[in-house]
Amino acid sequence: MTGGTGCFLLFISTRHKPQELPSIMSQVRVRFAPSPTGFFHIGSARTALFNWLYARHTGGVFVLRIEDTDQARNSEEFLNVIYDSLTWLGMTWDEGPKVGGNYGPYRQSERGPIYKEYLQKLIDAGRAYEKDGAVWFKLLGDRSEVYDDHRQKTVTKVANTPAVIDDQIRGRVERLEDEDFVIFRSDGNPVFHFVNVVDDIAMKITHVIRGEDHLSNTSKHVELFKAFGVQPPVFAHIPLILKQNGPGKMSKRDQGALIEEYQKRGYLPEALVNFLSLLGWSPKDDREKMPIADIIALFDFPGINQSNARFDDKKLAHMNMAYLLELTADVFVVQARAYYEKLGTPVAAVALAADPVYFREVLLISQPKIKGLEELPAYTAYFFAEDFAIDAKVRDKVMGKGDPKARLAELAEALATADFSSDTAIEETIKALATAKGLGFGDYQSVARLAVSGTNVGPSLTSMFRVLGRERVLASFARLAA
RNA sequence: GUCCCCAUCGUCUAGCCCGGUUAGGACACCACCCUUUCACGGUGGGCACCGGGGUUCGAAUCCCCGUGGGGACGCCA
Repeated sequence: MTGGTGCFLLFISTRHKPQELPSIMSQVRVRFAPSPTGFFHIGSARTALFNWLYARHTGGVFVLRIEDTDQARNSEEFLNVIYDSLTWLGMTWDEGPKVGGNYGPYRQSERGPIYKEYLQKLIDAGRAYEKDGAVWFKLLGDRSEVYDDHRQKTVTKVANTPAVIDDQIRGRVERLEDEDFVIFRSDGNPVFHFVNVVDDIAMKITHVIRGEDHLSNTSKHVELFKAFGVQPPVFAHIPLILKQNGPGKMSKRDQGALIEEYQKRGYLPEALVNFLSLLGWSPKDDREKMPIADIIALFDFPGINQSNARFDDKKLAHMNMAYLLELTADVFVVQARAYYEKLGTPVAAVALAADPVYFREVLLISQPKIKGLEELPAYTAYFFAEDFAIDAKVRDKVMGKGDPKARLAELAEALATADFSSDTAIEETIKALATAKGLGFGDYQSVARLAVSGTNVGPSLTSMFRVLGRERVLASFARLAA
C-alpha cells in the first residue's frame, strides 16, 4: 500500500515552506519509541498510528524502538503489552524487536556502546562536560544567571543560539534560550534527550512524528543534532488527546485510557483505529468510517489539526457498532466466541458449553441489535438458562394491561401445531391468530416476549421463537402463566 | 512564575492559507417516520465562529491585545 513518491511528498507535505528537507529523496523512515513504564494508552496508540500511517502512506519504514534507559521504571510486562497492543491494532513494525533490521539493536538498554561512541564525539568537540558526577551537554551562546521561580533557584540560561524548528504542523517555532542539560546520569546511563537523538541519527530516521508535549524538548534535540553535525529530521508535533472529563491530557489512569481495556471489552480493532485516526486528523471531506486502505491513502501532514482533541467514548462506541453491523455472519461468530472465551465468566462458560449451532443462531439474531460484543452475555443470557429472571417492572407493566394471560393461552394453542422452521412462518401464524381475534401483532408480542426472555428488549420475537424452538417457547409460556 | 503551542455547535471536525457560505458533516440530544419490543435506518429540529480593537465596501477567514485551554520547565520518557 504505497502512496506518493519522494517528489509527491515534497509537494504536499508542508504547511510552511521548509528550507531543506533531509533525506527527501530517500525512503521515509519513522519510528514509534515508547517507554515500557506503564500500560499502553490511547495517546501512545494514536502517536504510533500516525507514524504507522505516514510510513504506509509514503511506502516508508515504520521502526519500533524501545526507550528503556530508565532501568528503575521499566518492566517486561509493559513491553509485552506494547507488542500485543500494536499487533492487535494491526500496526506491524518493519524494524524493531522480534523482527530485527539493519539498525539494531532496537532496545536502548542494549545500545550502550553506541551511546559511548557518540558521547566521545561530543567530548572531542568540547560540547560535553562533567558536573556533579553527571555528563552535561554544553550549549553555545551568551550565558546569564536567572532566578527561576518554579524551581526556586538560580539557573544558567544560554541565549544567542535560537533553535528553529520547522514543524510540519506548527509551522516555524523558535526558542531564544535554553539551559545545559544532563546527557549521562551519574550512574552511567544515558538520558532520553541524548539517546533519542543519537538513535534517530543512527537509525536514519527522516521524520519525527510525536506528541506536542515534546515540542518544548525539540530545541534541545535540534542543538544536539547540530553538535553532531547532522541535519535534523523533519518534525511533526501532533495535538494531544485530552481526557473526556476534567482538565488536562489523557493519562494512563483515566477512564477508558488503556488499549488493552478495549481489547478485553471486545471492541473491534478496526473501529478503534478508525476512531483514533479521526482524533487530530481529518480527510477534509465528510467521510468518517473508512477502510484502513483509504485512511492510508489520504493520510498526510496537511490533514493534521493544530488543536488538541477531547476523547469521546460515545463516538467510539458508535464507530464500533457500525463495524460490528457489517461483519459477515461467520466473522461475527468467530469474534463473539473469542470474546466469550476470554471473558471466562460462568455465564460465558454456559453459553460456550451450549450446542455451537444454537449458540451461533443466538449470536446472529443479536448482531443487528447490539452496540458492542460486551453487551452480548447479558443480552442473551436467557437463551442459556431455563430459569432466567423475570424483570418485575416489565412484568407489572405488561401484565397490567388488557388480558395478557388470555393472549398467551391463544398463542400457545396456535404455536402448538405451527411451523417453526422460519421467521416468516412464525410471523404468519401470529398474524393469522391476531387477525382471527380482531387484534394486532403487538397484543401478542409484549406478553410473549416477557415469557420467553423476562424482559422487554431483545431480538426479533419471531427469530427468538425459531431459535428457542417450540418446546422451550411453550414451557416459558406455562411458567409465566403459573 | 518563565517559555512554547492552540482557540468554529456539548464533543470530533469542514470552511481559514487565496476575506463575500442559508457556516457543512458526524457523535450526543429532541421530535416524527419505519417497525414486532429494542436497535438499525430515514426525515426534521435545537446547538458554534471566545472577547475587544484594528485592516477592509465587506472578517469565522488577515493583524494586534486580552481571555481561555493545553504543554514544557527532572540525573522521567
